[in-house]
Amino acid sequence: MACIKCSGKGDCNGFFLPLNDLMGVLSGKWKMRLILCMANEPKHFNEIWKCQGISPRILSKELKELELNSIIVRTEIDDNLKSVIYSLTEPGRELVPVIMQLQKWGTVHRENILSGGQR
Amino acid sequence: MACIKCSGKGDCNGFFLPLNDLMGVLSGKWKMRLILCMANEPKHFNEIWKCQGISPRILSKELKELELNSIIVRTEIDDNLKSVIYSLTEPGRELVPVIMQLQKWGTVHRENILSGGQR
DNA sequence: CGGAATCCTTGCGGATACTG
DNA sequence: CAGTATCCGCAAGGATTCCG
Repeated sequence: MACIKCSGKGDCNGFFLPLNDLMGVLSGKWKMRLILCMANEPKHFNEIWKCQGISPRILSKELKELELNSIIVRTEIDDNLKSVIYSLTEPGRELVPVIMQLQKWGTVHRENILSGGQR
Repeated sequence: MACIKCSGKGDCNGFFLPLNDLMGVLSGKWKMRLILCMANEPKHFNEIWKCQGISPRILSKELKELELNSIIVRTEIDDNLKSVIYSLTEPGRELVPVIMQLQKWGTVHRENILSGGQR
């Protein structure tokens, strides 16, 4: 609990490093959505794409980043017609309940809260 | 559980709206850190500033946004010398355990995972 | 179907200096 | 101490077109 109690020597950075990492993994506008989207079942590229209103370039990029960080796995289904499936890894699956808690926070607080806010 | 099961009509957006809201609240590089930083006790502007390596302009902006969304409260302490204290609201406090779970995920998975990644 | 290539914009985040 | 004022660069995100 380093920095939570720190009164400011400027060196509580180590405490936040894991959080930084996590934020790197979940960076961008779509990653959490994508993870939730695959929570129950693997999905095809096109399935995700149609569902989310995301441009193919971005979707491709985000998926690749998630794959690099071992959150998802890309599997080519080889039956003449080109087909790819994305599914969560174990670390990815562990992220699901947390993200759903965040989402739940949104459902509980947002209407009351944003009333005084932007967007 | 709309979109988790959706196979792509393009209309699972409503399901993600609370998550969007949450992401708005926590947007930016520093908000989660700031929330954790105030988790145990209220903090002065300068306390946070010295501790985090953030520029005063950004810190001011982020704090203002958090305040707008009722995550924190700004209190002026009026005793001749100018002093301000930031503390979490109830909705803000509810965010703490979730953020700490995210951080925990980071501590558990990051070393093994980023080894194949960037940054 | 599952992307890659190209181009373009905006706004976020940072550095620095100044102020009541 | 607790901020504002300016200025700036870069990269994230998007639109669109093309490809095997």
